[in-house]
Amino acid sequence: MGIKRTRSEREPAERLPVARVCVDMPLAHLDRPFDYLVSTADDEAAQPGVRVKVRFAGQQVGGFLLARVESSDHAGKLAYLEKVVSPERVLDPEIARLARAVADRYAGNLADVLRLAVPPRHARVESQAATSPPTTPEPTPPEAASAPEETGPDLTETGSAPASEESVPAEVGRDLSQGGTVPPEAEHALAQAEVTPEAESRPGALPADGSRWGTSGFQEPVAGGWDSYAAGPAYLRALQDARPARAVWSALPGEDWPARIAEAAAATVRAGRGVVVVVADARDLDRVDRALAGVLGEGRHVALNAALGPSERYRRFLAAVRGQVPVVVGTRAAMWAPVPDLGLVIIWDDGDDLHAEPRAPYPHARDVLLTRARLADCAALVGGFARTGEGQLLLETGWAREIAADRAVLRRRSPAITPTGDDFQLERDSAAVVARLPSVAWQAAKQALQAGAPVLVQVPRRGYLPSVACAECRTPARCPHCSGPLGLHGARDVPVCHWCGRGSADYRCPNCQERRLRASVIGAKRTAEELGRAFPGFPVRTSGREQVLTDVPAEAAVVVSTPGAEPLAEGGFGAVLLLDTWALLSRADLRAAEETMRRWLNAAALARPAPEGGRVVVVADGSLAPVQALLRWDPGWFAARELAERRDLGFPPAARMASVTGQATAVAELLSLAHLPDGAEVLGPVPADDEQERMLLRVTRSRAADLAHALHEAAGVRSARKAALPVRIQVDPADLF
DNA sequence: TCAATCCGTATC
DNA sequence: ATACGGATTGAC
Repeated sequence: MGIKRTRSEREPAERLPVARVCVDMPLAHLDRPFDYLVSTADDEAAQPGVRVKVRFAGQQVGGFLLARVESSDHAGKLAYLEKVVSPERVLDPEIARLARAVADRYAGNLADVLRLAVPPRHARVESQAATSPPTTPEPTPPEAASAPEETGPDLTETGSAPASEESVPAEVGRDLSQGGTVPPEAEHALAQAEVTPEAESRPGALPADGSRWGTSGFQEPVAGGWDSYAAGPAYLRALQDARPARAVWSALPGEDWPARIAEAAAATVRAGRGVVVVVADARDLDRVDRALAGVLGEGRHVALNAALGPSERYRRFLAAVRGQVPVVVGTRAAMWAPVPDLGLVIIWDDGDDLHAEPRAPYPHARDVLLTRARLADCAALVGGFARTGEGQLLLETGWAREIAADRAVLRRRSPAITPTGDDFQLERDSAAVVARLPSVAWQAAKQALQAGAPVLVQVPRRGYLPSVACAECRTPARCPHCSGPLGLHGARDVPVCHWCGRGSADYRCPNCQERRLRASVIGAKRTAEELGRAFPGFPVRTSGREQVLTDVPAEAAVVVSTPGAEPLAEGGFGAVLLLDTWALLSRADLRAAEETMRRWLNAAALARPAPEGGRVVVVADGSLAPVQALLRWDPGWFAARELAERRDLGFPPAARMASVTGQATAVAELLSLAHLPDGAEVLGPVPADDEQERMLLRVTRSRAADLAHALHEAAGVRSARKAALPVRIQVDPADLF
């Protein structure tokens, strides 16, 4: 009764009649594959990775076909796939595995991750760009050995493959009974202490000095600019030999890092393998894009940018997923880009907060790429002028090796860097006083300008969190119980912890015993006019959020910039001034010091080397650790120190933390449902925005997967109950203040 | 004893 | 959201 005649004629496909589907339904308790029958009509198109429509709980919903299998464990009747949206296999098997691992790590749903990983379909583009690459058609590169036609190992020929296990596709779901390919407790790369075979650094074989300059035309094709680094040539050799070499790279000041990235990519492509490069913003992307074009030639890479329209974005994505380009570079979302036979992942400036995805489950590009490298057993390169605590951990666990220059090379390439306190009251020159510039800074700038060189002035952005620091030594005040940051919530007398909510009435600075606290300064933006008055006759330009300068000519000019918006100067800046540093250093954020260091190094790296007159002046006390690290240009030392401190305090990445945010009752419900791993610390609650509250959870790194699993399970119970109040779960939240 | 209705739960 | 199953209720 009630059978629709049109449907009744469908018959299941002869071979692998069952499709395992991830339905686009981001509810925690539905985070598993569902099985559907494939009709004979859909048999050919229904390949792993295609978009499908299915009937799910009476509704028509989208989904991705994860795998074709012989039979289902489902006890009830299977429905048919409603239709295959398009035969385009937009979900690469490698990405499907990655997405599952990322969802697990971040206590999120596969459906949510796939929304991030696969761009929306654009039907018109699909038919237009039938087979040609996006730019110049050059389908068969001369050197690249990898076959571009097929990206995945499985089910290329569902219908015609011999009846053997060979044709059984990779299992992508988390169905444990099926022995999924992703171990459910797979820990993130950062936790793995395992040392993989990688580039042997043979110091004896390396040029001991900077002789590269004289031999540029005749040097080995491999090393390029990498021979300035002790392990550089060995690393490139490893890439060219398709070995899974993993490195944390501290770039030299003034380094043309996009060129180095392009060289690393080219070496990998020469080995016949693909490369994914992720940078923080559009400007960095442009630079790498150009460098890659120069090294690889036309049509060998695509740039994925958030600013692209949906059709162009999909067009370029299609080129990648179809295996037409071996190299993809882009901002955050490019971390999901499929390339044939991945050989290398690169992230530049991994401390930039733009690398943190703001949509659930809030994955970080560095972690996604490192997970990707682990799953694909390929090479990885984490590069920057600065080094994060996470980067340092990769080195200390032996998961990655360091690529850094010898001190001698560093000395030749570094600008002269000097600290200066607030000494401007001693200065008699009224111009310096007007600009509130310490005299050393003013003089450095003046000299550079008179020599016809541009000067960069970095000033912090406004708007940091109201928190407190020691009134005497300005050490940020931390909670004696949990080491969270103290703040003053309205009531001015008792500082309260931002994490555990406990008041610390009898707080004493651990550094100097001082009892008094002061509010951390809100970074007030120095106006360009002020500086203009200090340097009459020289043009003053600004670069900031609203309007970002890309580059400036090698002419005398003052460039005022907020961190991250600094333009490149042709030939380098004659002087770089780092101002208002207290606002950065005394921020409450866990990463305040690291972030300050990163901003300083990124700006200082734009100065000319000292032999060419380049100077950097940082307006801060020379005894502070970040200042010390800057003076010596030693991001490694600083990161090691930072990581050690975080170990002591129980902060990420030394420990794993998660936050649970929502209305108090909802948060309490979730936590009551969660079977937290042994030894889990529960901190809070603390008030959050919108009448909500936030709890923090902390476990050792070895329990990290258990914590994520427990939170996801608990969220599953809530969503099965149709709990109305939403709760946000963040693993390693970006804003751990 | 049976049908109409309600409620909880799974969603293939 | 919707669809289904089991429990519940009320009328014969």
